[in-house]
Amino acid sequence: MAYWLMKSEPAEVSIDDLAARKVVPWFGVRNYQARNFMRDAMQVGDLAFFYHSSCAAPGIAGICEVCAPAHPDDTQFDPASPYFDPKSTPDKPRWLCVDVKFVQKTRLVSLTELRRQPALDTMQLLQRGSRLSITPVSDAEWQFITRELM
DNA sequence: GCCAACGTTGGC
DNA sequence: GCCAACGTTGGC
Repeated sequence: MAYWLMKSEPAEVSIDDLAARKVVPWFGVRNYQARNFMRDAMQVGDLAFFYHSSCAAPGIAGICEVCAPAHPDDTQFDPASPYFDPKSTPDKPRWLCVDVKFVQKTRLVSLTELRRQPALDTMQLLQRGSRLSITPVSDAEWQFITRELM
């Protein structure tokens, strides 16, 4: 079992949206590293911090669980979607997504608060220039955040 | 809106 | 395969 951090713009899918919908496909990832995490490393049952990005109050807003393995991301085939990829075809899909289900909403653990913790110095999210939308979280980082900051 | 950092594209 | 130009991310 592994831990992850997954960024979502709350204007698109917030933790409240996930709570209401219960399960959502993690559509819209258009970065190969993040895609490969979903395809090669994520397992059903893995837990992830649900992170609000590109918003007024960036930070961890809840916890979700991977509930379906990687499958083609439908939005790549939809010309009306901002995630449309004309170079991808249904028989050879380029972009994949896992499904995640709601586990719980937490208090908002802000990015500045995360940065303040020496215990989280090596967390991938907090590294200089880091902008991957899916990053691994170590056991120690997960335990620290859930026990000390939530 | 700015801009640093990083990723992708495409000509050569 | 190199690398300049361009695009994107995402915090501020």
